[in-house]
Amino acid sequence: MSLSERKVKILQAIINDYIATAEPVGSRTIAKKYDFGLSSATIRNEMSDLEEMGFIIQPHASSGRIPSDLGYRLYVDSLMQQRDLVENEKSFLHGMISENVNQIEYLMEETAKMLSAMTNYTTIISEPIIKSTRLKKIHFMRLDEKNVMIIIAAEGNIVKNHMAKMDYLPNDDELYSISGVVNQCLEGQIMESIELEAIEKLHKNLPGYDELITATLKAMQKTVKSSENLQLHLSGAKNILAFPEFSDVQKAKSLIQTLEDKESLKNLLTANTVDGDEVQIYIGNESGIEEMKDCSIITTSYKFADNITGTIGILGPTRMNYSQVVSVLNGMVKNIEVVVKNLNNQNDKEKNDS
Amino acid sequence: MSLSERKVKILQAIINDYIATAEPVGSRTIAKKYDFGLSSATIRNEMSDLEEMGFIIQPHASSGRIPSDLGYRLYVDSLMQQRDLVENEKSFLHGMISENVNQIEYLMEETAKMLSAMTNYTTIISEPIIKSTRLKKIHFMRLDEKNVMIIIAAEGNIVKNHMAKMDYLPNDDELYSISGVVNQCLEGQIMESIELEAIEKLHKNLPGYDELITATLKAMQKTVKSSENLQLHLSGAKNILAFPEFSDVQKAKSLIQTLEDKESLKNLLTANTVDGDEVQIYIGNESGIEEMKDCSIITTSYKFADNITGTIGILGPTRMNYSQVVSVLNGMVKNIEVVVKNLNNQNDKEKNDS
DNA sequence: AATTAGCACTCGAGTTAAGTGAGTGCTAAC
DNA sequence: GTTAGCACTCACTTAACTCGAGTGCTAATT
Repeated sequence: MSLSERKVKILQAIINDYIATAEPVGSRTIAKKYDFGLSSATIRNEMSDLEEMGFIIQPHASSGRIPSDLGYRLYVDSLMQQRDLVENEKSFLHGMISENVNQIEYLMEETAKMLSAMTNYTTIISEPIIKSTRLKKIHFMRLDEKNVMIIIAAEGNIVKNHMAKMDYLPNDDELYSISGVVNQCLEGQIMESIELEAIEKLHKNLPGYDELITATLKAMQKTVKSSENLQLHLSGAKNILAFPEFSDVQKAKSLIQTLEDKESLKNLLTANTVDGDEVQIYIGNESGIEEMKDCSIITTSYKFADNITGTIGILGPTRMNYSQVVSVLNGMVKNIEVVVKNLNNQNDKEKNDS
Repeated sequence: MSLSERKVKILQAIINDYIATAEPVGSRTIAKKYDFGLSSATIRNEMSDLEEMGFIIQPHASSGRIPSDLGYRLYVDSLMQQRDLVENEKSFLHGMISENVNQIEYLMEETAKMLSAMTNYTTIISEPIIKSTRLKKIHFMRLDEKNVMIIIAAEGNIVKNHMAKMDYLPNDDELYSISGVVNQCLEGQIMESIELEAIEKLHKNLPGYDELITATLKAMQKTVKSSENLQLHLSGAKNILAFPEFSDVQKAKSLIQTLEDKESLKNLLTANTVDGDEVQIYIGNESGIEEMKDCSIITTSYKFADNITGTIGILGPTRMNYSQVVSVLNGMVKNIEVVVKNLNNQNDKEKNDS
């Protein structure tokens, strides 16, 4: 059986209607609402075919049809038309740029909130992962006789602190000159794989400071590790509960549990980053997470700097408004890049303000 | 009508039973389960009195009674017996110390998870608030021609970073000597209220660096501000949904919403810190949050260092196991203090390990 | 005077049965 | 190939009914 143009149109009508109403849609509804010039009986026959082909499903014998995962898949792959941002959304997004978000966590938190507000779905953002990025600078800050804070700046101006305890800690001036040597030896090294040569050089140039050197190398590793152990920002969990598909308490509970658990979400989000900057759509079971079989998640990655990227995901019921989410998501990614640029080069703007 | 000893015993029995079963408890149940040597009719009379006094409530005319907020209040204030940690809980808590949690956020996250696991309720932890604490040390880390990271260490070895953009930025060596002057002028100043005198001294000793000085002072303020804008760690939201009192979707949804909103929770948690280190219990409506009228929350504050404290809250249904939570919470607070001590003075231990 | 047994009564929860209506599949006619 | 017509299905709603846990009251008992 071939997928005639008429069938495709009917399928699209079914999906549109179901996205809007969340009710199984029947042949009569289609015949009346959409102007195909066909009777309900004909539509019925076509729907029967579409069901046989697996694009739609009948929840029970005497009800209308709902799209299957496969139906949605066809929809997002070839039926869905690109949709521009409406004025409302544009101004929403624009409003964000002006706010001075000067810490990554805040930026993430705000972005998540904004996306939930715009889409009415649930937003999940992973903080940027540092990968194969190079060391820019190290400082040592002496806190007391034993404790030193090792401050590590990576490319992209990502800065992380690590506390370390030493048996013996040099004074401030000495630490400063040590940091000079360390920087000279390690600058430009890839964080997670420091060349042996560099380490040897370090030991040679700083005899007697083995303890500090070890702590420093460990801190560099931890910087990468801790970003792998990535933080998720969740926002708008309540939104998804508002959809009728989750009025069943049991379902709602297990979904909340899955969201809270974070482990499986992480995998899903990080799977994306490999595939470049395209939007990824996981429909229903495609996510591979049992509890999310009635949900779809649309993900995309954003770039903070070279080798420093994170992922944004928007989670909704399978009948979510794919085209809206895709366009909002694309808009937001552009937006983040603008904000980051501003963050690193803000003085032009500040001059104009004053 | 006076609260005879017998009435108190019956009330206690009602509360115990209701905590265990979540079902309204009737006179016959009490007569059979507890050995008062009284018939159900007598208990019935007493229960009628207790209801009149406001300690118990009849959800509907022909059902058993459930404790009112007032009943729980009496219970926690005078009936509840202190309960020691059981072996299980002790080992649970002890397991935490050995894990090397070397960042505040992780410690909070882990603590929250652990408390949820131990109690089966929902845990809310606020990160420590820095208040009236003094500056310990400032570093400047030059990132490029325009960007500098201002690194601020407060007492208690809390360290925060702030990025700033300058029109002109001195080189590393110059920045180092500037930081020496800044430290000399500002060390020991209370973060949120720097003496004018100190600021003047700063300007006098560092002529021509007004831009950097302004940025530094701003960063100090932000350090305090950002901790006021406190982060909440939530864990075990799913737990509370598991209780039958939240099998109503509507209730569950609005509670999740309240938890996610965080604003009202913040107020509740911070209200506590004023009252010293006692455990606070808010029963039902006492929290002042409409959506939490069927919940109780038990809070206590923990100490990170002088003037650096945070709050832990455990949220459950009003019929939660108050005595368990109180003892677990107390144990955990002690535990955190041990971990923090270890964190600041760990080398003894590490020596033993190696 | 306090306690208890007995009994009528209440009311939520669960069960059953009938009715409703949206929707289908099939067949015969167009 | 399309459509009208019709029997059939099945979730959902409503109402009536039953069940039982629990109460409140009264009269008898201790």
